[in-house]
Amino acid sequence: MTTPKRQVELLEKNRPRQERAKRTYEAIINAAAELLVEVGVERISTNLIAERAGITVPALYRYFPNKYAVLHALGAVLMDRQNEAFEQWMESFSGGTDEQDVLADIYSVLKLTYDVTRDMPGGLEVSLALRAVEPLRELRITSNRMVSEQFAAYMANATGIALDEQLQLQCRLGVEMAYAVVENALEDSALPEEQLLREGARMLHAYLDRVIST
Amino acid sequence: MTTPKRQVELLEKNRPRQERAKRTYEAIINAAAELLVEVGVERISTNLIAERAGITVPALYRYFPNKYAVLHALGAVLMDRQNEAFEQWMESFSGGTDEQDVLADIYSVLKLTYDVTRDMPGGLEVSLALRAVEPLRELRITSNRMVSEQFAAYMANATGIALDEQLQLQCRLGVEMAYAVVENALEDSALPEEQLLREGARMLHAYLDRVIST
DNA sequence: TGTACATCAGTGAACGCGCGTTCACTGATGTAC
DNA sequence: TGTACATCAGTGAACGCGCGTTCACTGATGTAC
Repeated sequence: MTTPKRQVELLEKNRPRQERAKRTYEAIINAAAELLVEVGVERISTNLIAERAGITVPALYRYFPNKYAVLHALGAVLMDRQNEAFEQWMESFSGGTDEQDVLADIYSVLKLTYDVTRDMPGGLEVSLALRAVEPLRELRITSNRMVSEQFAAYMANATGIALDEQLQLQCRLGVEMAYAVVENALEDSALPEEQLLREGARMLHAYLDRVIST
Repeated sequence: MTTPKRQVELLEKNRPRQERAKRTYEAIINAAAELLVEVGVERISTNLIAERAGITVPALYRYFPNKYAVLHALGAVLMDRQNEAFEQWMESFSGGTDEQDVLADIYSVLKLTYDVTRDMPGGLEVSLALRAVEPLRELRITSNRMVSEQFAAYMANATGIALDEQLQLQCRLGVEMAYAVVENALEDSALPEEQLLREGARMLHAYLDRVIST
């Protein structure tokens, strides 16, 4: 009963080889990020992107087959940065049993992800587009799956809990909710973001406690 | 430093008065929901919607000034159903102090919201569009603000906690995360949705406990 | 109960515009000698 | 160290198409009498 999904080519065509080409490639990605903020995912087009990047349209087509591929590449940049931040965090995860330390650790990964997303041009808009645009969804889901598997493995190792499907699911939920908190803090600028992240950390911490003590 | 936002008219023009007109209006909303699933928010257009609804384009323009207004109306339908489900749930909220009862209650509101969203054509896609399409964002935020204020008032009343900004924020986070869990369960069909909702309920329950006991 | 007619609902045709995409081409880069 | 030239990078022009939007118009509805 799955809807027959429109197949969209997301693979990039020629990779940039020369210096000039790399600058062009970067300009395309940056232009796409800017336009995602300015005109939105419903209005962005290869024409607009090329114009903003200061190149002609066929130059864009040299590297990308269509606008989805551009957004895909842009999304990959964000995912990479977020994942890198997460991996860095996991390495330095205190692993201590002190309640306050764990809470602070969780807060810091939220804050880190928040900063990374906020500081990348169009970070929020890219995040949302990765959810709302079907051909891009897979990228996000795959990435989150990977991250949560890593996290589950770590948790199993650190606590001695069995690395079963339940733990996988719980860690996946934790990761998804972490991103949800971050997106939420960015979505409504009327909200006090620091406090929201702090409360988000409390929620995840409270959950983690239950997961461990079951 | 806020980006100068494109102003889009979202108000409907003529309201349908006659019977025939009401059917047309409904057909437009339904067509938009179908197309949101089939072609996505980046591809949907007034032309496509009119064609699918079995009317000509000017007939659509009789009721809506542009496609955002159609999506806005569609979004309002979803928000209304979700809010109604939530209000219904709050009335029957046991309010008991028994741990298991509260957990079951939280699960049931997640399940209720999940069902409502899944059963509405394009429910997930509408939810995501309300986040990703800037002119529609306000609808979602306003709705969630309202719901969480209601919830905060209820909580203050039921527990004796002061109805201050902190509680408001905590309830807001709770509501946002509840929707995030529901969307997550719908987003990745590979996930076991029942179990995910159950874990989501546990997370919210664990958080609620901490909020109350502080 | 019948019907005239004011109002409401929907159409057909037309518009200019930006979209995605491709082509044969020119110009730039960098390296082999 | 200089340069010829193969390859890479980007352009200008063109295309057909679907987009949003408006117009003067015809047809349908329902109610006042």
